[in-house]
Amino acid sequence: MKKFERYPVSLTNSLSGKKEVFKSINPGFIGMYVCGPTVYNNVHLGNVRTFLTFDIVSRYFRFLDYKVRYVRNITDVGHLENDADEGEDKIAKKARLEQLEPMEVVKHYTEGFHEVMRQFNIFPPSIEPSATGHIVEQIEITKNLLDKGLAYESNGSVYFNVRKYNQDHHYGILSGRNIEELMESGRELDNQDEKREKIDFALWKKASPYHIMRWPSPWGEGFPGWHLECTVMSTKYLGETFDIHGGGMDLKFPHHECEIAQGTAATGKTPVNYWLHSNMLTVNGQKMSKSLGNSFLPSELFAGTHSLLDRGYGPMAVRFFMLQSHYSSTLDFSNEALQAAEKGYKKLINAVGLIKMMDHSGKATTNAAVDAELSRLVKECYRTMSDDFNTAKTLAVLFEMSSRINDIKSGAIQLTTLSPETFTDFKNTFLGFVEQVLGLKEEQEQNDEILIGTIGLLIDLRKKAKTDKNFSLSDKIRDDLKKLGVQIKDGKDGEMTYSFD
RNA sequence: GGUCUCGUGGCCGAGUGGCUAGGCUGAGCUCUGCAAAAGCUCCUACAGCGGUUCGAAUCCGCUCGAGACCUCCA
Repeated sequence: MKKFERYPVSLTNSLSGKKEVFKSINPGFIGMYVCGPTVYNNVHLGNVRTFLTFDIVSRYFRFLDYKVRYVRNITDVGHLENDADEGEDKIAKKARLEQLEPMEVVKHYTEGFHEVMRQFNIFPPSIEPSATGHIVEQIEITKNLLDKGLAYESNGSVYFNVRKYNQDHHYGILSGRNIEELMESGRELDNQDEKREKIDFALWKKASPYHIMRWPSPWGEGFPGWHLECTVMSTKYLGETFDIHGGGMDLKFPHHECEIAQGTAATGKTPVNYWLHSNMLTVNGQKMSKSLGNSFLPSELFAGTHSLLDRGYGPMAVRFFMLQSHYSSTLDFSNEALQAAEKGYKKLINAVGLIKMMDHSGKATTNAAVDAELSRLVKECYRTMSDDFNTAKTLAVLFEMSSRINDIKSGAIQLTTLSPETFTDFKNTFLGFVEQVLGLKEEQEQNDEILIGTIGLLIDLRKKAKTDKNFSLSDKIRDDLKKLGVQIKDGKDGEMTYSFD
């Protein structure tokens, strides 16, 4: 029996607004698409939260023995700046401002994005396609929609006819909007607008003479519209109907709504079975966003250079911080919360170090109550994660487990009272959930032989000093090392361990 | 204005009809030469008002407050 059969996953499907039991199209396989970053600027912490959410999702599915194909795109063209720019896209605008080739901008920020993902221990997706690599497919789907009469050409641009689509389908199925209200609210059409209705959206945009990112098409030189790339790349790599589509809440409308419309119109099939949306990271209760000017760059966070921060925090502490809340809730970002998270993270990771050094001798006089309790905790990890990827609850269980690990270390629980099977299961589950599922690891792995040797030597000297009751020397070694960021921990029987702050 | 979400103890944050979330902070104790680490104990909350129910933080209604989307945004 596969793990995913034993611990079926429930998730909140934005399409129904309800928690549903997840069932993949092909048993044992999952296709997941997530809207990636627009690489015209540095990613900020809010962006990181979303990618972290889906990192957890893919990690957990894999942990449950699913084979996951995770596609996350790079948007390197196509998101329109605004209408005042006559449809100039973000990459092109940035390129002109910096006197760079568009692809130079793209390359630069893509590298930066990847670096940030590495720092947060967020796994790369299986496929990371880029919009510019799929221009041909985007033109094809536009032709397809024109042939079906669900799109129209206007002055070298092509728009999706929302009203027409809505005759046979439901535009607004995801965001709960109705088309009539959308027609009434919002911006008016101005007379030089090419759209027939203001809710229509661009599939292909004609390039103005100064627009530097452009491709030939049946409608003249231009570039693809806002939402098309995701439809094209998701269906190309995952099929016309696939399991999961993820992204930030703020993409729900119009982006994902348009994807559903385009995809459904083009293939006649429902593109996605489960939509997952992660909520926003907030600062003082307000959404962290570039346009509001309250965004934090990961580098500012690590270095502690942001004005709202007292000091820097490591990426793993931040990762832990984000995992303490559920992905569907907003999470408020503050100095105090970060400090608390850092301490909690250290406590947890300390237990990881401890249990790694523990082994069961194989001999046991089992205490049924203790044994059952540890088995319960093992199951609880799966149960909480399978309940809509509840990382907050899972962390609570892992903290209970770490208490038990400390009990074993202090002797409050004797390893011999546990059956070897229970202990092995407990150890593997604890380590598996902390490291593989939640992706938490020691902040910096110390592989420096000289450093480790030196600390070992100092510990030996301190032990000697203590045996000689030379406490001033033993305290000096401990305190001076502490100042350097090495924490000595005295155990029973004069044993000493250490950790890096 | 329209649509929607949320309001939990000193702080951060799960939960969602009856049973201790958890982390951080604070206080006390155990261990220790002293600390640190670890353990134990204590601090019992669900915006307000009304309703449903044997029973509600959890369901319903209203009020107040905060936020998101409706324009690019993870």
